[in-house]
Amino acid sequence: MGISKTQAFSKRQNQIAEYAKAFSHPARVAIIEHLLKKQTCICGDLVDVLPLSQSTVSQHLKELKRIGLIKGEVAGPRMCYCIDEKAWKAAGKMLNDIFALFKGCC
Amino acid sequence: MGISKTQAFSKRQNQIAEYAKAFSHPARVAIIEHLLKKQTCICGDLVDVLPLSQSTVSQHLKELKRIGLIKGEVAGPRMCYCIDEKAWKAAGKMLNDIFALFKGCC
DNA sequence: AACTTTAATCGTATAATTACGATAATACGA
DNA sequence: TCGTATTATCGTAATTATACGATTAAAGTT
Repeated sequence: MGISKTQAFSKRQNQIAEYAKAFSHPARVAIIEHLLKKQTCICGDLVDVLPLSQSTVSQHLKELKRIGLIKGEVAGPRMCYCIDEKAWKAAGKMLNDIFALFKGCC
Repeated sequence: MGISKTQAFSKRQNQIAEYAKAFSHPARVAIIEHLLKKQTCICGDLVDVLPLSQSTVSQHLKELKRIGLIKGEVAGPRMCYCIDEKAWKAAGKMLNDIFALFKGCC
């Protein structure tokens, strides 16, 4: 999408942007919501639930894993995904802190 | 970025994704943080603070306005931007609700 | 009226995102 | 061992995102 001048911004600002990116696509929101509800699930479960192909679901999972919000562990031929507690809480705190800063407008 | 099957997801999921998109670029995080700190500012202030050109800053402002998180009103030749309280609180609640759903992992 | 200031928009180049089918890789079961 | 199930990866097409310079538009100033 054209070069993004990430190095010109603070680590914190980039980290917030990364976490926000996890939620910036409805499919990833759906994946996260499913994980929240079921605690854990495999890729195939998501393929059944989402209106997307298996490869596309796998791609979204890869992105969420890259961001760090979820983690996956092998379970035979399956892949068991779940939310990464530490990153989840860090993301929640970062975003919550921002929203708490609002002190009225003009 | 390739067609996004937004119509296949719920209104709520799409709304969350939209709000998250506002924070998904460090420049927009910086703009929001500046608005939170200064309450209100004009485009030129942001151009001074951010390591981006005027046209790029304007483009990010347009995106934030499209999402609804900020609003701008004309003040002579200037444009006075500030956070939209209603949308801000709605976004905060939506994201906070998600983060509160976490009940442990595998 | 001409000039300055300010910000939006246009045009464009580059790069990332989204999506899918096809294929490869892995582990388990028969 | 051979097949099945499951998921990751590859290759590719279409679309969106990011960034900038140049131009336009609008309002105020001299």
